[in-house]
Amino acid sequence: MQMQSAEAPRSRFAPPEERRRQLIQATLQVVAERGLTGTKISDVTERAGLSVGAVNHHFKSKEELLTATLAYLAEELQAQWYPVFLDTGLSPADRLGAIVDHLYDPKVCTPVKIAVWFAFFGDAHYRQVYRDMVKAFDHKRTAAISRISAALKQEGGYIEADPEAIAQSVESLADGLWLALLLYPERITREAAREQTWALLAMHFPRHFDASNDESARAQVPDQCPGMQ
Amino acid sequence: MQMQSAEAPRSRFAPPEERRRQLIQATLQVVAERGLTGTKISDVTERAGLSVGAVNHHFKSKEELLTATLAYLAEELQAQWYPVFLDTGLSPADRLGAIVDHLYDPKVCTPVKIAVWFAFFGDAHYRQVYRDMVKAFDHKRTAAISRISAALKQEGGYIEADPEAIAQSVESLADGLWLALLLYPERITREAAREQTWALLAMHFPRHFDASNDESARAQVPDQCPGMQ
Amino acid sequence: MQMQSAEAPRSRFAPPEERRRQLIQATLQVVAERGLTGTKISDVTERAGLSVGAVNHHFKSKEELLTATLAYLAEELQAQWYPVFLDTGLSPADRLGAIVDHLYDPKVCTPVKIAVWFAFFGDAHYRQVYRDMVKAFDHKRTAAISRISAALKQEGGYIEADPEAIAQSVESLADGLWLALLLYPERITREAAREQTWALLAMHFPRHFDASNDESARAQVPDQCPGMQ
Amino acid sequence: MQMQSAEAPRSRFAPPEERRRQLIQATLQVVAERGLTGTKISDVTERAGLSVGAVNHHFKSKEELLTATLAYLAEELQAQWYPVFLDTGLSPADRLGAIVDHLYDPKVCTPVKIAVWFAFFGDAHYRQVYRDMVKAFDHKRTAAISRISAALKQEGGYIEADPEAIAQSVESLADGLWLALLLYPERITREAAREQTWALLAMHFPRHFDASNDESARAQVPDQCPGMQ
DNA sequence: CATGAATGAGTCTTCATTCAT
DNA sequence: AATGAATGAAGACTCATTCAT
Repeated sequence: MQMQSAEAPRSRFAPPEERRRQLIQATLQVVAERGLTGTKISDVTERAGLSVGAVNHHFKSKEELLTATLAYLAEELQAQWYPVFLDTGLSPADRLGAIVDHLYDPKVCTPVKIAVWFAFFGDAHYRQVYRDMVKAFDHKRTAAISRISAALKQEGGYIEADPEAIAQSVESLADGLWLALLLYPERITREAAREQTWALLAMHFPRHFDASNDESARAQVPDQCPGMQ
Repeated sequence: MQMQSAEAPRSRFAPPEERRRQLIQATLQVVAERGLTGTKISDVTERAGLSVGAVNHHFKSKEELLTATLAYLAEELQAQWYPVFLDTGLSPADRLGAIVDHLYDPKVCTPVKIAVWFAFFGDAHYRQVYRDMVKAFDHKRTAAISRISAALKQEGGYIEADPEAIAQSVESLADGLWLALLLYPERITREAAREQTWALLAMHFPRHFDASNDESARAQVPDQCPGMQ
Repeated sequence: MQMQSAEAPRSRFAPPEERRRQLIQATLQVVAERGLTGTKISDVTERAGLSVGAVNHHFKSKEELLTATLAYLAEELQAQWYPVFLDTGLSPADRLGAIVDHLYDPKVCTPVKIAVWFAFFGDAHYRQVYRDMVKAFDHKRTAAISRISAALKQEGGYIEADPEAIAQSVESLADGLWLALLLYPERITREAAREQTWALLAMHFPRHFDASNDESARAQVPDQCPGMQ
Repeated sequence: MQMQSAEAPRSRFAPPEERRRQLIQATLQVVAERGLTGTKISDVTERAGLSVGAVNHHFKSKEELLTATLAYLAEELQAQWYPVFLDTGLSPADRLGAIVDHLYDPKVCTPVKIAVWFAFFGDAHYRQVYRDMVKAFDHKRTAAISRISAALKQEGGYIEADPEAIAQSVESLADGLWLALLLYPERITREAAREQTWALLAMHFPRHFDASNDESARAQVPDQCPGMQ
């Protein structure tokens, strides 16, 4: 009411981007706990330490906040593996292994983020939003895996499987394991999920991936691979 | 006044179970279209050709209707594969193949039902309801697959993989493929998903499952299989 | 469904009056517990062991059931004291004492009935219904007490008080004590309330009513009472 | 669009207490007219010139609004007489007279407020709420009257009555007269009720209270009264 | 007469959005 | 830019009443 100017500069005037970030982070937490349905604007702003007006200030609506949150997740995930794919210094097998590893990176594969992903996938509306959103770089990841698979196959992959199908399998297995991490967190760990995905790679590309799955074995792609089975 | 869905002609005194069934069927449709959030009692009753009061008459609340719907799905799915598991006339490989096939049976693997499953899984509350619900038979399916895998392994399965992990992989791959059917229905068919799951079986148990995946290959299994348990 | 006729004659075909009585009794119980607001038709019929349809069968509506219940209470209460008032064999003082005693008769002065009375008095609508209902024999009781008071006064009552005011006081004190019995049942008993009312009579008519209030003192009144017109 | 009750001009940011007061005042009016049952949130907010959301904004629910209204009445009533009781400048008789007078003060003894009191007393739920609410100061008033009665009795009160019983009688008579004011407003006035209560005091304490009841007689009490406590 | 499934108008409550400060 | 009181549309739930059996 008075002497406001005499106060220390508060975070009250943080840059807009900072506020958006704050709100998205709070949204992730709340959606994970309460689901899309149960998430109220007031829950989010309370968690972010802001006023209810903040959401409509920095986003046009709740819908936009949620869409921005979904975009944040999608971009973060893509940022994880896309650089790897572009890294020409790596062998195809290394790239494939790295992409898979990134799916289980502690940064993106957290209980909260998995919960939010499935919250969006469980909602018909945001499923469509997601489809539209990834239309641009759409299937890049699948294409990347498929491309690499083709390369590896030439170098001696598993029998008949076609690269497309292999990419689909790897991704779907990963999706299914994320769901398992969400539904039964006490019965499977992130690391175990990663290993199961590597096992699939090992079956498809026994010459490039070691079936033992252990961390040290990553990208330890034996070129002397004698053939097994 | 209301368009009496294309159901059997309703009589004023249909048995209670019939009404519940009607409402659950309508709920499946509406939830698939609108999501859990977007599903209004009035949507459901309108679709079922009943009055809004009907839901609170036959279920105590919307929450109970949704829980009953989830239970319906869970029971229907279990009814698909559990008899197969108990069928001692089948070889272990036949059983495993049949269980996988049932996951893609046109009766349970429909766009609507998949959408509803993920609607529930995407909601923190119903995830817990689901956990409590399946606590009893909980891991029956996983255990069943695991048990059969062990039997097959003795008969000459894939190297290092342990039965538990195989079961987990098969199920998670199937879950992930269901999600793919939901997210990208134009890029994968139910049949393709089934074949990919069979391909995983074939990699784990090359002696029992033919990698070619075709229908005719089903149950192409050694008949010397002694019976397991 | 069959052989109904072969059954023993059930109360199913009880006379209408019996059903009405059953329902009114049940209403008293339920209203006392739940209040007018909280009383549902289904509560009443359940308590009466009848079906929900019964109310609309024997009463036109819930409103009518409640009005009938109020009428029942009013008639029952009047039936308590009116005969006494007409009993010419009693002295005025005896009559007055008897009327007061009847207000505390265990038949009418029960926790349930007091609760129901105040439920009706607390409701603007039923207050009016009550006024209309008693319009006929309206102030009979007050008039009776007033009349008797006048007679006693002639015989040597308390100083200035006019009979009307005395009647009003006695009745209001009784009403207030009923309320005390309702609000603070642990702090006052029916008998104590009766004695307090007698104490008021004793103050107004010391020659006719013994201040000691004990039961034996009832009607310990001058027998020279000439008859009071 | 709505007729802004004849209150002070509202500003968008009235202090919260002001809004609560507005709503409670409106509730008193509506409950008096329609009863507890018949009172709709929309009735109250309309009368207060506010939106329907206002109730749930300033009170958590209708239940809380009603409880706050009951608390308002209880506090207002207590505020009437408690200062008198504490006023050591007054003689015991003056205090007793003043307390009784305050029960009939035009501020608290209005048709609306009496109706609301009995609406609450007629409801089983709010009876309990009231009991819990007044548990703290609970019997202060009764105790106060009782205490004063004892003091007066020492100075020469009426025969046998014990102070407790006198206090109970005075209060119950007042309660009963309030009910009479509610049920038969055309047959008794607030002033007449006050006089009848004074008459009771005069019978119990003839030396301190004048039976003539007139206003001028108030506090016509021995000044030799030393002060008690 | 008796039943209780079915109905749907009536209310309470929630909560995204607005906007004066 | 930030706030949060106020709004009111939307929707779940209640329950008196109806009526086919």
